[in-house]
Amino acid sequence: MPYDPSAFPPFAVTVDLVVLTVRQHALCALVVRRGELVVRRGEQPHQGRWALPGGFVRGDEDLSAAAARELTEETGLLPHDPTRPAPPNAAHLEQLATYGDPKRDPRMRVVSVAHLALAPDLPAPRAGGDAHSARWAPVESLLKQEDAFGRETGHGELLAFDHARILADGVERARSKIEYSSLATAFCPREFTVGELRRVYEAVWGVVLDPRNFHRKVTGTPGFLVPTGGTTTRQGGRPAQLFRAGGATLLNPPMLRPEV
Amino acid sequence: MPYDPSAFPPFAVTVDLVVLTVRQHALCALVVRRGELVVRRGEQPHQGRWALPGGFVRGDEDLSAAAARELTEETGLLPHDPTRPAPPNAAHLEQLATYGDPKRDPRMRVVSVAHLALAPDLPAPRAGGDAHSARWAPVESLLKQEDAFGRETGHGELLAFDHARILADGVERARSKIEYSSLATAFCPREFTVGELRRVYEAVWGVVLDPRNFHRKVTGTPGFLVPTGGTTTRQGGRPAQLFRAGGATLLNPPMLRPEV
DNA sequence: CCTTTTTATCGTCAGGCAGACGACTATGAT
DNA sequence: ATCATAGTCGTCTGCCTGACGATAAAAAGG
Repeated sequence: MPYDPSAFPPFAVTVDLVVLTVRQHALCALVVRRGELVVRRGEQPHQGRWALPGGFVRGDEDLSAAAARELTEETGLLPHDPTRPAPPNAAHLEQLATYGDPKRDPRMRVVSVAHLALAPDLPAPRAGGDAHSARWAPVESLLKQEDAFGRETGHGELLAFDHARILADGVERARSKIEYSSLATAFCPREFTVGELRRVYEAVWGVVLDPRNFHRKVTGTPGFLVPTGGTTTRQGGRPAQLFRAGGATLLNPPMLRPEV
Repeated sequence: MPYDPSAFPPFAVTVDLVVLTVRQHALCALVVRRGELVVRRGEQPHQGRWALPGGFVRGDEDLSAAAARELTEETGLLPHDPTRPAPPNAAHLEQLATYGDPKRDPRMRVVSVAHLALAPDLPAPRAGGDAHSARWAPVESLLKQEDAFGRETGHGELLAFDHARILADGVERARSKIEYSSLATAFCPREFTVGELRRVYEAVWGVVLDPRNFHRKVTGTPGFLVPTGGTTTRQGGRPAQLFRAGGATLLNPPMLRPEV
């Protein structure tokens, strides 16, 4: 096919972010309120609804750069190259999937490249860009509002556009990836205890794990955890050893998620 | 941000396909020769190079529909919903990842949503669309031409654009997915033997597996294989039982890929 | 100060599964 | 008839996991 600008339709390309963290034993996602200002002019669909943070990819910007920029704008977090020492505000960032249903945005043809970010618990979400407010919401309450057929079941606020689907895909990715990789440490601060890591698994999977078997598994997997020497008692009870994430990224054999 | 068509740059969106099959004990990918016609007009980059099949997404077309259309145009294969009985020319099709480096196409800003297709061995590739010729090439020879830093090492033809990277990602996805899913059956015809399935694993992973342990594993995993009652001797030696793919999609516990 | 509660950590034991490998079976080829 | 080739069934051993007892070290409550 010869090069002809009229031979293909123009698209807008955006990045949307599924930013997950664990707060108070619950897996939470960052959601922002869709701009109220323009709502009054009636130009913005899904007015006042909660949505995943995101925005347009700039003309000279790679997709991962756009996702990193949005992440920093919304949270102050920096994406983290796992091969180098982690900065204080490190988060894991990876591409998730791309959503391009012709009707997903009523205004125009938009293709959204969704990314998944995993972050430790943060002080408070910071609104940025065109988001007027932002908050952490438990994914359970965000997702239980649709049944298996995508119909609303009326339990509360529904995410805008196809963001519920994107969030569900991101959560499923996180749930499966912590099985066979050391990614669960991305939810922890730089130094953490075995118990804190276990509570991450419990929150993400929504299960209860045996502390003794979990301790044996994670401390026995080479390269997963590196002891820092320190201890802490911030969880109450007997002081626990502090660890840092080791260099290993793939867990073999994997952590086993308990059966339903 | 109010709706303003000038507020975002226009992109072209394409789908590229990593179509994999197993032929003669080797994992092969479908590659097409980039249109020779326009080469003479000098408008086409990467003239005469081999590339992954693909094309523009149409204005009213979903991404998966565009990928399915390209797949059918190039191979005659039909994408296959695993919940329904397989048509004769069934192939597995899933989204792989999206590539949007601003410089990946020198002509313009193109974002490509790559898809992965797995197909049984076919008679002969059929050229379609703007591809003047097509062939199956062993992925080993397509990929060994770049070292770890993406530099050419001069062993032969190099794929156009960033297609070597896309192919490598697709191959890695296939290699890991046959571990924990029944996807390896997508490389087999509708009826196949345990030995044929084992040769799929051996070709995709590039290893040799113990026939006895493999047989025990796949026949002992509920829902993986369903015996059809027939037998075949097309591989020589003792006749082997014929099976069809069962309903199970996730293998638990997974097939274990031998260590390097 | 002593007891209770909480969390962390070490040990033991039985069952399941995978790797190594022996043995036997049923075809076609020579 | 013998051989080569592939398929199928068993056995054994070691490793890992799940279940769960026991001990350790702190905070909280009396």
